[in-house]
Amino acid sequence: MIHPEELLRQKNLEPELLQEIIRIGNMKTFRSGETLFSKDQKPSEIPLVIDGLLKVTRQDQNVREVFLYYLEAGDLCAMSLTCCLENKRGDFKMMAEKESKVFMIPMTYMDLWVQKYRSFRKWVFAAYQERFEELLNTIDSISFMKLNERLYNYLLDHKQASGTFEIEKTHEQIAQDLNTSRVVISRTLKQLEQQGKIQQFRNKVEIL
Amino acid sequence: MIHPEELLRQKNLEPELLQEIIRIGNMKTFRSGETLFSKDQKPSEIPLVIDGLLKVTRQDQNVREVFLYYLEAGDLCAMSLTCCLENKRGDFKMMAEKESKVFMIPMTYMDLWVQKYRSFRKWVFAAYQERFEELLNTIDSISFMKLNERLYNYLLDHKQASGTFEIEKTHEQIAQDLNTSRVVISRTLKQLEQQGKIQQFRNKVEIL
DNA sequence: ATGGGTTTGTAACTTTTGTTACCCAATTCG
DNA sequence: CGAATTGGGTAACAAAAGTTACAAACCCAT
Repeated sequence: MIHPEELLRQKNLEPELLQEIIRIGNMKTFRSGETLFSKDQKPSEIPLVIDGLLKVTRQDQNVREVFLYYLEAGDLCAMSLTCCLENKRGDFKMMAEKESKVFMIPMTYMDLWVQKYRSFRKWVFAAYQERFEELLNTIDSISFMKLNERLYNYLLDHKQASGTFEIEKTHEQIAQDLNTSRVVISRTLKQLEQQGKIQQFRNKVEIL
Repeated sequence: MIHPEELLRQKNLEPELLQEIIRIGNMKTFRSGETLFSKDQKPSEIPLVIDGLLKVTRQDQNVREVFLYYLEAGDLCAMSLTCCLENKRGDFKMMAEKESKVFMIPMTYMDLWVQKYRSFRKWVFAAYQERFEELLNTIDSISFMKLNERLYNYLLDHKQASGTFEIEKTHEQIAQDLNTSRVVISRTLKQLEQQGKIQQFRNKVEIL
């Protein structure tokens, strides 16, 4: 587990800002599977990920959802930020993919810090940039790629974010993230297995 | 044609900021179809739309593209902003959908204005919020909707942005925006016509 | 070990979307 | 005017993804 001060130190923040963050931030721990925000909530605090992995998905009016991106240690959530600033309800869901430690920062400080600290401005804008890129990647993969490629990308993405080659998910869960059905995922995973790209186990997929 | 000062006045900007924008901004006019940025360019100026309509699309490595959103009068382009700030190449294309007047604002002023003017911060963050929402809508429609619905939405979107019920586009052009083929669009438009939602003409679709 | 829940495999079929090929109508231009 | 270009209609077929239905394998608790 990374110590928050150490993590933040890597961001090259002004010392006062660092102190303020640590003073103000409210450290919370979420267990794997726990939900931070769900659709239609108005977030009033901005999560800053210290350790673990958060998954952000988009939900439609029904039950369907699509995976958008992961937030890792050091990430600010740009979407909560915009939501807060505009005082709008969010249209996304955020949950802990692993056990995660998160600094919750009350909205009130955001505008202040953006104004006051150059490093914070940079950080916030970088967060936007990254999120944009990930949304665009999502759009790319949904609209340009076939399901087999998309699925493989999804697996690689998970590997990248979590740092393991083993993805402990059922076909059903994967199907939800990609907004398709279990049967389709089973079929497509079998293809990938035959191509030697992955190996399957119960509740687990291993990337080769 | 709206006078830029009038448009900007509606934003409730600080008077000094208003003056600065007008002093610094470089007014350019783009004819319908002209390209402002294309993929892999590093934008060094931020466009502020004064009049007209800009279309932003995502392109993949090949020729394919997907429509993302329109920028209308009063809009700042959030994507150019992030690109500039991070000094990255853009992965999107922006072109004038109608004849458009755009204030080009050199990047250098952005950080300054964000720091200095509360109204500008609000404006910038609102721009992000809107763009996020539109990207999410795009994701929704690609991943949750069938093509007929998606096409109809696309038409409504165009109506909304341009203010006319008549969309002067060929089937081929529509197909490009939705990343599909002309034949498919022809087929789907016929369905919509039979359902009484639209009426077709040569080079034109009318929304009923 | 047995029974019930969960996870995965697989077949058969449908729907949706993409592709190819060819036609005709409208428009443009020499 | 007539040829060439562009836009659109349609059929027939192929590929991709979604659906239904059922069986087998596995896991856990009694």
